Amino acid sequence: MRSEDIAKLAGVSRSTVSRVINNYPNVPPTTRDKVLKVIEQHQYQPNSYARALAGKGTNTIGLFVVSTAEKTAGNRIYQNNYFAPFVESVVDTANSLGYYVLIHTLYALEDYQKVKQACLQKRIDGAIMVGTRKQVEVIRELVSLEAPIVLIDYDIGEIIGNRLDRSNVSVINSKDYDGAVEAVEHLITLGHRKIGMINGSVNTFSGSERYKAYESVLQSHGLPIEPHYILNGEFLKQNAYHEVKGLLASGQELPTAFFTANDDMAAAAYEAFKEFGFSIPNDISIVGFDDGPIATQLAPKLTTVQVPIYDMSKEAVHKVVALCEQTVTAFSTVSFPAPLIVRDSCRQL
Amino acid sequence: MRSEDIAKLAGVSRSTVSRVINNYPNVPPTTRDKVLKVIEQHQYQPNSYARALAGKGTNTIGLFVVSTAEKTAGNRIYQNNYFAPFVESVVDTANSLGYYVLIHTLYALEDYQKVKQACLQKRIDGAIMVGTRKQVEVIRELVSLEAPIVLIDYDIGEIIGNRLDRSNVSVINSKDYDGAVEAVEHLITLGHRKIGMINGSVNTFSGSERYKAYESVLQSHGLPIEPHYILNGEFLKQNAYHEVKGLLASGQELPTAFFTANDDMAAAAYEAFKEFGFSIPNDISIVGFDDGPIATQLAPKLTTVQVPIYDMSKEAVHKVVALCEQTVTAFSTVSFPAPLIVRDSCRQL
DNA sequence: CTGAAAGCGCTTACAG
DNA sequence: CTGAAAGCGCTTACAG
Repeated sequence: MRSEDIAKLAGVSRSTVSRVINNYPNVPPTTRDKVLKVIEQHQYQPNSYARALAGKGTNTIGLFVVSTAEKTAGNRIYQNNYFAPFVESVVDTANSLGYYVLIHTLYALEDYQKVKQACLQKRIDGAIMVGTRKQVEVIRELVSLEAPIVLIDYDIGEIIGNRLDRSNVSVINSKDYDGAVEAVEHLITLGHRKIGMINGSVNTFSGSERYKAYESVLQSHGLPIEPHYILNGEFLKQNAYHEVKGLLASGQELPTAFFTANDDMAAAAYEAFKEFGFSIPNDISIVGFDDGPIATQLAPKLTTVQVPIYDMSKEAVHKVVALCEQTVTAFSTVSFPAPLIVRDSCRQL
Repeated sequence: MRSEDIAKLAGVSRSTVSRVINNYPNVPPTTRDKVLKVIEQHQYQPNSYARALAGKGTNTIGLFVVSTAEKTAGNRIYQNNYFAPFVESVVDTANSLGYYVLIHTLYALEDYQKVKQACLQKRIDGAIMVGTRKQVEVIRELVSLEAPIVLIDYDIGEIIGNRLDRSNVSVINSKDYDGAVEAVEHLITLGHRKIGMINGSVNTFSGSERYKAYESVLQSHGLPIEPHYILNGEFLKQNAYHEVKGLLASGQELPTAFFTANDDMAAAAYEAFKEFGFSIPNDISIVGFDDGPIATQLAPKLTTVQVPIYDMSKEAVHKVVALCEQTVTAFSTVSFPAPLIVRDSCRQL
């Protein structure tokens, strides 16, 4: 069923059919109704490709999620609990705005070509990227495509410093630095002096912010930064688990608390410590980051910094759509607060 | 940059450019290389819409995930831990096969129109649907569209009984009945006689299979089915939590074990029982279903039936793609085994 | 208010 | 081996 067929059945021309579909004002109600009826009857839907080709947008945005893990490994992106709410929220918001979403997972550096490809092939009107590593060159290339692109969790300083603050880009972050400061201060307030950290990926914006905050709070309190207190988890559960196990097995002196760069690694730490016979928070205090569903599923419930994923992803969608529809035509950036949620995983010393 | 431009730069016609792009055999290597070089230089990518319009497929499949929850509620689909691995796995598999995936979440009955729309608008070559409720009419309508469609978790009997086993459809399931039988038998072997169930959605295929198996095993062992032992969780954590709390508060006699229709509800049961001062598995044994990441995160680790989500979603993608590319042209169905994974949440009475 | 026609950027018989 | 041309199904000035 093509518009031509509808036109014939309704006794009008394709032009008129197109006009009613696109809600042009210059169609008298009777004509409109006549056409609409035929469309309804035959469940006609205009071919999206033809529309796109003829100049209408595609009404689809791309969602590119950068994996923290290798593709080959069993540990894929879904191991990051932020993946699900993120995707879900982006899809919902986009759908409610009349947009479809094309989703892609990025593992290796060369996968960024996929983003470029999707833009160049005009499959999408704009893109949202989450979890990008510090890779200005890649970003520069993408930005130069002129397609609307919103980056979630990316260093604004780097964007601006490299003159990448073009009118087709937007950056959405959470205030991870502040949240991390609050978390570590909380531990100090509870009397902790020996505070370790299970690190995320420092080549990630949020990862480095979280670490910098940790470092800075310790320093500002005159507390030493013990290298063996800093575990390299790379945001991955397995890594965190093995690192904690390793520390435990080494017999080295332990900190009394750990600030963990995400909830997943906190969960892994729970596991490792429990297997070692430690009880939380009696023998070790733990603070997470993300406040994903797992935070309240853990026993004891995890004290953690809340990243407002829903707000962020919603904002991201609204932003790309605005950019696509030319409602917004300037570089913009938003940073959402990331408050500490105190629960039961830390004790007063 | 259009194929015309490439053609000019390479000193050939659009036809030839198209031939090299589509890997036609009748292009001599020298011509091919010449064209390829220009394409490379200019990072040319053929407009996907024009290609699609001209007869090539769109190379994108639709992934429609039916939510267990209402859209308005805070409890959205991502609360189901199967969402993430599912989406992730479908996306990965599709991508590796050169397909893009359009993702959509379905909340209400009218959202099924979206599936139809996407097909009718030719946005997708085929669709995968997960979590569909028992709704033959909807399925019938979708199937009649002639677009390739693979249903995950749907009653094959219903499909066949309604002559919906058309050549454009395929059904992928896991053997939930067998898995559930194994789970309940395991409890009985451990000496349990008073076995409750936290039910999923019975209007879902897997939900009803899991329940039927429970019922049938109890009956076959001559054990009574106590109505107040059967809690209505609808696959949702909150519901399960409240149901358990309610049972606990009612002061009624408790079963010694619960078979739970998914891991999420098992986690909720853990929470409710723990808050009541119960210890697992000492005071109550619990078996889950899914074997999602949460199963091993819970303490004690959850004994649960494993649903091979990866295998299922991979198979689903391969199937739609085969259907799209006409490699397969007959109704087909696959059921994956769902074995019981024994861990630490059940005790010998 | 409405139709004929050009154009969007490809692919693919067809002819040579 | 290769080009000219028709066609895919729309939209949108343009003319009336």
